[in-house]
Order: sequence, then structure tokens, then C-alpha cells
Amino acid sequence: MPTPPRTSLPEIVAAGRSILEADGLGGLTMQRVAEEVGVRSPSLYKRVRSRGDLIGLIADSVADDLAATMDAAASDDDPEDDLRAIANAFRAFALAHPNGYALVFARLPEDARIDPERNARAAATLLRTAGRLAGPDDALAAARTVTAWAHGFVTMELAGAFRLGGDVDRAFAYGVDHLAGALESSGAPAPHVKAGRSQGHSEAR
Amino acid sequence: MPTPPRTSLPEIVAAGRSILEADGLGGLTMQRVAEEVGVRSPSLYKRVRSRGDLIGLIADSVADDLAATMDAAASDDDPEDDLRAIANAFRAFALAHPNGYALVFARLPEDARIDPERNARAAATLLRTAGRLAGPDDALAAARTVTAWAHGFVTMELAGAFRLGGDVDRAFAYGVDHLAGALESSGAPAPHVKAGRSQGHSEAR
DNA sequence: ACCTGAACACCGTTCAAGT
DNA sequence: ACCTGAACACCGTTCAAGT
Repeated sequence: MPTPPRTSLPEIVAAGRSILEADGLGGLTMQRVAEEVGVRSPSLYKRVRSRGDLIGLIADSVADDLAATMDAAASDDDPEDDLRAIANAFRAFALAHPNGYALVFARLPEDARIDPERNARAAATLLRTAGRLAGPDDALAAARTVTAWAHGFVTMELAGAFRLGGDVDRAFAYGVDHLAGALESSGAPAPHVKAGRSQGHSEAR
Repeated sequence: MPTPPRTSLPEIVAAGRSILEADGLGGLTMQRVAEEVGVRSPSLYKRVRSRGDLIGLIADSVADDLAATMDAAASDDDPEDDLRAIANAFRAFALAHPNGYALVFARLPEDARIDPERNARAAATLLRTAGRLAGPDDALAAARTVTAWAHGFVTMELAGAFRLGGDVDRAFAYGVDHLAGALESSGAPAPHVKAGRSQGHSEAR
């Protein structure tokens, strides 16, 4: 005799994500999730293969939001401004959702990885901006340089690894500015060189 | 009646580190460690406050090795060559010890963090090289930019996040070259400008 | 002083039994 | 078709009891 479902996969993922954000990966237990969606933990296995599977689904969900945030930050006007805006949005997202963010770049088991199309879509905005700065041939390498830097920076910031004093905000701005200058100078078509670049590295022409 | 110790803290840390490297953080159980050093798991708590504490000690140990590796890579000759050498050594270490490396930059609880002096010592080599490239005022921001980039890059590489094709080795080389160029151009004393810089970004002057 | 077995609270996961 | 209690194997950690 059929029984009506008492929860759903989206609800489970959403509950898992909010628990993760609140209490970290260690606090994300199947029992907490079950309690949150009003069910007993064995029932979760009707919609989810394992805790690892659930973690992968949460990572997908966060990755989508991060991609949307970066997308919204780009205006497709001046590429250097866009790079700065994307980087700032990226950092703000990571600082606002540290535990979810960590999952997006975590070393997950093969089957829990973010799927390829989602990955490509998430990379698209930055890839386009990087291509406009560094030229089509270097677009991928340039995008990887920027992503690596931004990810490394916020990861270290979240880990509390910047403990030598100094202004962390300034170090971030320093990084974007110098990366933008370095990538742009690397032989792209460089269609419109604006008169007043932002600051500090005008010698990099 | 006193009993002679059957193990020691260094032995425990070393065992934990080799288990971590072989089986990941999930495989690092107190029972596995105890078995490895020939004792029962409750005995470990004589030398270690908790599993988290042990993880912190392992992180310290790996951080020391990483710092030594970077130190050995620098020759204090041409700073750009040094930057490249340090970055390559950093990446090689991370790829060779992925699980231990992850711990060094992990978001550990406050009390398990790598201690400040160790942190400063680990940063010293790169800070010096960055200072020779970017000038004393920008040394810290420049070192942070390079460290963030290198850490982000290898983390993404280890996570399998580079899935858009392309040559990952080339992307790494591209990153060092452009970072070196960008930092150097940022207004340092720049004592000896070599005639033949490496490649590709000679327009960045 | 160090080590141990037993115990506790807590996991993820399975499964037979219920509706 | 979905949900549940009970059970299993496995954690980290504590502690009284042994030497």
C-alpha cells in the first residue's frame, strides 16, 4: 500500500546545505538532516545513495550559486573592471558561505565531483573575461591563473593563514590589479586601452 | 610501579603522517595509529590531547618539510629565477604529499593551527624573494599574491578542477612568468634588469 | 608512570517489518 | 512505495583497574 512521500531530494539538499553552513562538515550528519526534514535517517537513503553523495549534491548547489554570482558581477564592458568585479564577487561569496565554498573546491571522490557541464558553465564568465584581457590563445591559461589566485587567496584568508600583519583587503586589491596588468600585457589584441587605469601599476605598460 | 614507555610523541606523529598520506584523513583513526606504534588507542591520549591535536601536530610536521623544500630551492641569485624555482618546488611537494599538504592550508580549529613562529619561518624565503622583485613596501602583498596563486593552483589541480583540457603544466608556467613580470614591474628598485627575460611578456615594461 | 579492557555516546548504513 | 525500529560495525574518548 503506497505511502505519500514525506520529503524530497531538493528539500534534503537544502537542509543539508543550511546545516553545513551553520555547523560545518562535521555537523552534517544524516540524523541532523533527517530531523530537519521531518524523517528518520534511514529514510534518507531512499533519495540519496550515501552521505558522500549528499555532499556532492550540496557542492553542486553551491557551485551553481557561485557561478550565478560571478555572472551577475560581469558587465562585459571594460575587461579589467570586469575582472575586478568578478574577483570581488568571488571573494564576497566565499567569505559569506565558507563551508559551502570549501566544498566546491574540495577533493571529493570521483563520483561526487561537480559534473562537467556545470563546471564549464561556472568557468564561462571568467574564461570570457580572461580571453578579452589575454587574447584567445591564452584565455584558458589566464583564467586558470586568476581562478587559482582568487581561490588560494580566500582559502588562506578563511584558514587564517595571513598572520604576518598587513592589510588583507589591500593584498587582495594588489593581486587583482597586478594580475590584470600582467595578463593584459601578454600580447592580446587589447582593443581599447583606457587612459586612467585604476592605480598603482601604470609602469606596467 | 612505573612502566617504561612503549612509544613516544614523535613516533605517534610520524605514524599518523604516514597513515594520512597513505589513506587520507578519513583513514587516520586513533586505532590505526595505535596499532602502528604497537599500543592500544586509549594509550595515545597520554601524549596527545585528541585526534584534532594529533592532526595539528602532523600539520606542523608537514609545514616544516614544505618550508625546508622551498628554502632549498632558492639560490638568492636572480629573484625571478628563484620565484620560479620556489614555485616549482612548492608544486612538486604538494603533488607528492597531497594529503599532508592539504592539512597545512586547512581550516583547522584555532588551537590546532600552525604556530606563529613556524608560520613566519615558512613564509620567510618567499617573502625575501618577493621583496627583491616588488620592493620592500610591496613585499608582503606580493608574497601573498604568489602564495595564494600557487596554493590555489595545486589545490585545484589536486581536486581535479582543471577539466577544460589544455596543458596544466603550461598553465602553471604561464602563471609564474606573468606573476613574476607583474610584481617586478610594480615599482621596485629593480637592481639588475636582465637583457633576456624569460618569455612572452616583454611588453610589460 | 604507563598501559589496558570495558564502557559510553555517537556515527553511517542495512534490512526486515510495518502501513 | 515509503517509512521505521532494531541492529551492525565502527568511531573518539573516558576511566577504573592492573603492573
